[in-house]
This record gives sequence, structure tokens and C-alpha cells, in this order.
Amino acid sequence: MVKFQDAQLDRTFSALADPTRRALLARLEREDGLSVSELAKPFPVSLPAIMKHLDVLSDAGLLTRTKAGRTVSCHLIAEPMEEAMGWLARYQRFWTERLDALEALLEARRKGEG
Amino acid sequence: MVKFQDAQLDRTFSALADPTRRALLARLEREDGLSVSELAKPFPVSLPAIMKHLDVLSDAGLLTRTKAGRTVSCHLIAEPMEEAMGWLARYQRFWTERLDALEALLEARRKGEG
DNA sequence: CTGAAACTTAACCATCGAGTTAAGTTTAAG
DNA sequence: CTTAAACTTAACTCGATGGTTAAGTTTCAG
Repeated sequence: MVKFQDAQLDRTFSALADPTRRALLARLEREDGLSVSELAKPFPVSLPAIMKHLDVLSDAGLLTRTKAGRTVSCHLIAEPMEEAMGWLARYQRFWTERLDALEALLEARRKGEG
Repeated sequence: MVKFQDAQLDRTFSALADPTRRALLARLEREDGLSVSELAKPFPVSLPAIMKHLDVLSDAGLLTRTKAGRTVSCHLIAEPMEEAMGWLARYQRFWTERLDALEALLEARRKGEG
């Protein structure tokens, strides 16, 4: 009964369930390409702990790392969140009618772009 | 640096990270007020296992249970997902260029297939 | 009153998650 | 060449998670 494709959703939601990881992503959203140690600096945990969080984010497909010399730059990949957002969108009708507004907007833009 | 209010977001994303729990919520989205045993029926796990999932969902504020006689009805509470959706919305700009894809996704969700 | 249905609780187990410290590797600087 | 910076890996702890079976409680049906 459990669908195989849900594995990506599992990893995405699981990755987002930790406040440190959400903070890391939020940081990269504002300033992409930060190094591991720059990312780690604000947090009261050890560097290996941050490494593990980055590993989780990488495994969820939310992050890539590129090495240049001895420093490693981290880059956000937001796409997996789209699926998570799509899953949540189903429930939007329970708290707002904004779904219709969003769809109308998207429809209008789609037609506009031809 | 870690905000206290994030605890709710932790619980919400954590609750959504399990495919069984997502399936339980999806079931209630289509048919609210199902009993515990009705909810449990489709799953290949024991009733106590489902009970634990329901506990997690309750703790995350995504579910309430009302007892009538010896049967317990489960009711979806979607509101906590609004905060999760709000968190994700920040990243929307990274994929909203692909309007057709998002639109299709929303449309599919709205029509209510798996 | 008896028994079964519908949970619920308890006790247990294996694995995972998030953290630690310590040691290793690679690269740049002095 | 030596050392330090910037990771990385390893080994460990400990509590949480997701599952089990077994036993208990409450309510309804016969």
C-alpha cells in the first residue's frame, strides 16, 4: 500500500523537520554558496554535527557541495520542496480560498507567456 | 538563534515525514470522521502501530479524536500545515518559473488522485 | 450475564537520529 | 618544511521512532 515514489517526500519532510537544517536552508536562500564553516558558525554545535545535517540535506536533494581548494561551497536546491508544497496544497482549502487565487494567477500568467 | 516557535514546525514536518501518517491524513481529507479501526484497515501493520501514528498526529495538532460509545472518530485539523506551507513559500521563487509544472501539480492535487 | 468488538496500555526490541570527541586528510600560508 | 585552516571520517553515546505481542478496559449485542 505504501507507494515507492513517496520516498522522496519522506526525505524532504524529514530533512525539514529539524530547526538547524531549516536554518541552514534559510541562510542559503539569502546567501548562496557559503562555505561549511561559515554555515556552521552561528550554531552552538560542533562542526561534525553540522556536517551530518548537510549530509541529510544532500541526501534529500536539497543541497549540493562544490569543493574549491580546501573550502566547500554549499548551494541550495529548492526543487524537492515543490513536491512537498504540492502535497500540502491539497489541504489549503481547509484554511483559505487562496488556492483558487493562485491557480487563477498561474493560469493568467501561462496564457500571457504563450 | 533557534526560535522557540519553531517547535510547532518541527512537529508538523516530522509528522508528515512518515508515509503511513501522510496516508492517514489523505484519507481523512477525503472522508472525515473515520474510526480508528477503519483508518487502520488498509495498512499492513498492527492496530497499536496505527495508534502510535495517531498519537504523533495528535501531538502535532493535525488530528482530534472524539469518542462515541466504544468507537473513536478521527478528525483532520489542517491548520498547522498552513505554517509549514508558509515556510516553504519562501522558496517558491526557485521553481515558479516552471509555471506549467506547478499548475499541473496543483490541478492534479485538487482533483484528488493519489 | 457472557462474550466479542473497539480501542488502549504496557513491555519489549531494533534501528535511526543528533550529538559528542578524537583522529585523519588535504590545501594554503608563513 | 612546518603548521594551521578547512573539512572529513570514525567511534561512541543516548534518546526517539516504529514496530511487535500480550493483556487490559469499556461498550454493545445476544
